[in-house]
Amino acid sequence: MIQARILIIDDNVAVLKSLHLVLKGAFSTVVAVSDPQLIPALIKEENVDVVLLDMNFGRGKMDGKDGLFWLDRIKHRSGLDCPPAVVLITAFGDIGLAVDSLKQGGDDFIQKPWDNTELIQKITEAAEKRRVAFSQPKAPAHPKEEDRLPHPILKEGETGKGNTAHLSDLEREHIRKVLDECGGNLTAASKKLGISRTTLYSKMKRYGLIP
Amino acid sequence: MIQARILIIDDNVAVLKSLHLVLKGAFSTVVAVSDPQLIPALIKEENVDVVLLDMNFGRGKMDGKDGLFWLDRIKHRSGLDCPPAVVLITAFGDIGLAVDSLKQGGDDFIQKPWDNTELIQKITEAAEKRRVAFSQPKAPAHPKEEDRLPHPILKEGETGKGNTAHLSDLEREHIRKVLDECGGNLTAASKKLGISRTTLYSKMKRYGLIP
DNA sequence: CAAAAATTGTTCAGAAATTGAACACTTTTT
DNA sequence: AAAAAGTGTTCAATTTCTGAACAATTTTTG
Repeated sequence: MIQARILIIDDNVAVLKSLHLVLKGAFSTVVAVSDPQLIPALIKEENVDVVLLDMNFGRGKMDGKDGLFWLDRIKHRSGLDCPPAVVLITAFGDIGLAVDSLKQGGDDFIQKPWDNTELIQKITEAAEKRRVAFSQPKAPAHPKEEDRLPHPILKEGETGKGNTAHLSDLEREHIRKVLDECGGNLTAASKKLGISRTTLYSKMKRYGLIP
Repeated sequence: MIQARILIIDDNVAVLKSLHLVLKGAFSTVVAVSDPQLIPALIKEENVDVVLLDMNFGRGKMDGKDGLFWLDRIKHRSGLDCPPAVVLITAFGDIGLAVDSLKQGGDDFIQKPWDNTELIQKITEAAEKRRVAFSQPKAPAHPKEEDRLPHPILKEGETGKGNTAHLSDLEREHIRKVLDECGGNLTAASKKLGISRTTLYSKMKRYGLIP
């Protein structure tokens, strides 16, 4: 059991629960919250070592802006002398997003579906890094106040869908990204994607990407 | 013309020339070398601002170890007080490689095929970052608004126009990754990918992934 | 503003890819 | 050593991809 205080932020309750289950077996204090708005208060009051932060919150937006926003809040606008380490987690392999995250102060980056061993290792490293950076002695004395997992709307039937790395998922995400890059220009996007415009169109229909 | 000394390292001469052609139009000094062994001597003698470093040297190896090796040489074992900024460049979106690169001191990460505007911008940023970090006298003089460092957050319409990977490239890379994860087990890999084993097999043939 | 150029939404038929099933082997587990 | 799982391959039905075409927008440009 590693002495560290972890805060998990993910609006998908199934994923949140899954992450919590994994981490509470490895770290002394693990708090899981689905509402990122609570981040500032929590890190101010709980001396969090590591925040595990999902990059994509609701509304179907998958561009990671939310994650970068909250990363900035934690790292640069928290008012803390020792802001927590932040490990970001996201569903699809957007390399630009990963690079931007780290350049803006993120400490590590994990993709779904995650490997539990790797997850624990990366969070441990992040906690250690923070301790070294701020020369903290050892575990913060705070008594255990653990398992404050608020189960707002927990549906057992919902399995963690985030663990799918199907080719079609990758395809859909990439198409969505390229469409965005092209400002919605199908002709340009199809060229970038290396497929015909007709095919792009039918894929968009299939994936529900028609605006 | 931006005052900065750029060193390009790429063993693919065609790519090297292409990069050189693009950058020499934007930076005052651009040196292109195909042999990474020359890196230590060059950065010692030439006061290089930015090294643009390919991650994959020869031998068909695509794991980026060479890039990380030379990154370490430049950043931690050069004996310089002010090591150059390092921008890494690689063929396909291995997010783990990108993350490792930045965690080990890389300043930015670019994928092929690159977008020239983005390339120049990122190298400019890296040069700027190095100047700021080491308080060098040479004031960069900011010729244009476009060359300024972007605001950390909320750079709205700017993020990555260069992520132009064809769908088939993405597919091939993902298949390769999943195959690796599955230890070469086609049946398992096909399930993870969400395609039939037959299809996976034919794709492997098409992409030259048959071991 | 209006002409020119580009893009869109759609259809069509041929080419190409995907699929599950089947089968004889080979490899791995138990 | 038997049982289970995986491999390489083929086959025919189904689905998807493709370039071409075309009228109706929308965007660019002079």
